[in-house]
Amino acid sequence: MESFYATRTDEMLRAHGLSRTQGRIALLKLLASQKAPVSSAFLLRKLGTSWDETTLYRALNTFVTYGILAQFDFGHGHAHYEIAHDKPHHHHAVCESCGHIEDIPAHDSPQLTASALKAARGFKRFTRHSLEFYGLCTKCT
Amino acid sequence: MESFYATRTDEMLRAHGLSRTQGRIALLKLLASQKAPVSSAFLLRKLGTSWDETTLYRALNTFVTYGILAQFDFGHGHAHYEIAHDKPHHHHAVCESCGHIEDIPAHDSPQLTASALKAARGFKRFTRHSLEFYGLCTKCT
DNA sequence: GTAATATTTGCAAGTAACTTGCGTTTATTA
DNA sequence: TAATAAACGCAAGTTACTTGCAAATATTAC
Ligand SMILES: [Mn+2]
Ligand SMILES: [Mn+2]
Ligand SMILES: [Zn+2]
Ligand SMILES: [Zn+2]
Repeated sequence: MESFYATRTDEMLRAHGLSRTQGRIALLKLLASQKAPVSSAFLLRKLGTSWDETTLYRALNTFVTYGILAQFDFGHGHAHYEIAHDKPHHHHAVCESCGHIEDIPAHDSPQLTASALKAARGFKRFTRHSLEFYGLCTKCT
Repeated sequence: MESFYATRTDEMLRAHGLSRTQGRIALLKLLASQKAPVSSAFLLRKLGTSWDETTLYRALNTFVTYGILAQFDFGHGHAHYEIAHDKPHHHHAVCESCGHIEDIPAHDSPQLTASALKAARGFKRFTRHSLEFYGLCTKCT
């Protein structure tokens, strides 16, 4: 019987008609096991030296395009990625000293977007938003 | 009598003991006249060809370090900058088609940060947050 | 105002994070 | 199982930004 991650990752690829290669499946499994967004350098380290950097970037970009992954920028000079497929909307906390990142379940009231929309003259609706909190984590305080 | 921008920009530099060079003053005046964050390419274009790219980046970095400027990333592959000195906290709306950026006066309740902090296990306080709304502007709809 | 000192600037070279081209391999479809 | 389409791996390229260092400019001390 297949593992939880195996079936889920398989489904992510199948849902968009993407080839289910060994590499892509391993990458999605690794991403699915993370608690917060990770960098391409982290992924490359975990996947092992056999992995090619270009292939990784190409897979990540494809997955972002199809909405399987979400991509974030926390001002570290490189992107972070996390599974978006079937994951509820949420925000992030980022430590400005050690770079530690934590998921925060979304506590948005619909008012948050509504009142922003009222204030934004040139916009009639928003499709998404991103909210990041910065500070020092307990280890770095 | 000096203009509004001239005295304000002068004060920004003076407050941090930074040299008030012609270039820096021109840069801050230009930034002070913008309604939303702008890219380094935009600044370079507006300042004219006489300006050196390295000097611009160095000035921008210095100003960000001292809190005179705030730096943002909207996923365009380059940073955006705006005056932070004496400017109240606010958020941004970004058009995913044309890149148009708009300031949104902050409508945060203190609860926004409070409830995020409660949910973030590894953090005792946040020093700042950034909230961006993405969608299509009225021109692009 | 002028000289001494500290800061900033401009140019050339360098770096990090990606991207592109193209021939080979692997997966999907018939 | 063969034909077709997609993904991979390597080398080379691009972009946004950084660093080193000598020359120019600004600040401070007299
Ligand atoms: Mn997350
Ligand atoms: Mn702004
Ligand atoms: Zn930390
Ligand atoms: Zn637009």
